[in-house]
Amino acid sequence: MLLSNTCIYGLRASVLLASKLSDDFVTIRELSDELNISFHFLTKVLQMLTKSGILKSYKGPNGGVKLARPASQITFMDIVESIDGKQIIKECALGLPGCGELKPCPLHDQWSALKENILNMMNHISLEQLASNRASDQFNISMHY
Amino acid sequence: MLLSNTCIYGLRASVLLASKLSDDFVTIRELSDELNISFHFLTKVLQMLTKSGILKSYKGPNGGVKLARPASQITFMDIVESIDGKQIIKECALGLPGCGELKPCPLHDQWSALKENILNMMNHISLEQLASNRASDQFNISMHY
DNA sequence: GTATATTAAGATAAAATACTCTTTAATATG
DNA sequence: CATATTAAAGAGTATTTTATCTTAATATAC
Ligand code: FES
Ligand code: FES
Repeated sequence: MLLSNTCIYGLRASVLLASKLSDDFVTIRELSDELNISFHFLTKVLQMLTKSGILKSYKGPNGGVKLARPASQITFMDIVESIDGKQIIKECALGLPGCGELKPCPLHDQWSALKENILNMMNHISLEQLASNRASDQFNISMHY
Repeated sequence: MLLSNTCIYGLRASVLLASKLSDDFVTIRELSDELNISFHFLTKVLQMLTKSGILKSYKGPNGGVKLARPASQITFMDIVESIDGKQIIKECALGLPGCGELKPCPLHDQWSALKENILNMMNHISLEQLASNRASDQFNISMHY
């Protein structure tokens, strides 16, 4: 599994937020219901995104969370980085320290090429694109089947 | 992190075994020393590989473990599968059930292309190749720097 | 100001993963 | 047969990840 559960929840919630039409705050309860994720846990996850400036939050009635920037300006990588950390994709496939810096491992050539592609994908795909994929109605984002 | 620690230990030990010249059994102690992995833990990991038929083991003096088949006939994927399970690379990037079967998630198109490449690499690279990379002496496999 | 809605924060619990220690079984050697 | 060597198996511990529960803080509406 490339991404942690926590990170996946953050991504799913962000895509869902990006696909909302209005600019109102959305309650975490609404997100957790729609995504079928525990409300309390999702709250924790979204707190991370709020702290890292990807989301804005507002307390009280009509409060909730919303994207802090336009969905076109938030990348998949932004979210992965702020939850799973920067090095998730920089690591050696065999878990050795400092991939590529000193002696690379026997898998380095093959793995770093693949990593480059993954990195590239994460850096270039935005929440807007993901949301519009979703909107094409053949795509799913919740666990409701 | 794509692979579990356990799986990484299994891979490192297997590459090391593949790079041994003689066909004698190698003690797990020797492997754990060379790889700088806890002996007891490595024992557990290699038990999995023995059970799944990738390694042969032998108890008693001059005992140890060795590859059950020629290194050219053991793929990276063989080891990943027997430790981390088959579905590690078949999963949806957003953790949804049945990637691609029913409704794919918004990331499916991009992710499944990358997955295909990872799968391909794992299926085609053999322990022999990894061991010969290692033997070229610019490559590392242990944590000793 | 009081009640209500909502996120934030903290404390705890459960589950999964990683690691260690001890005992048992198999084999070899003398 | 007695002893030493080695992997297998089992039990136990530690750490991390995932999840839940409770309380606090902040904002709105009346
Ligand atoms: S050193 Fe192992 S993948 Fe780079
Ligand atoms: S359904 Fe999500 S990656 Fe395939």
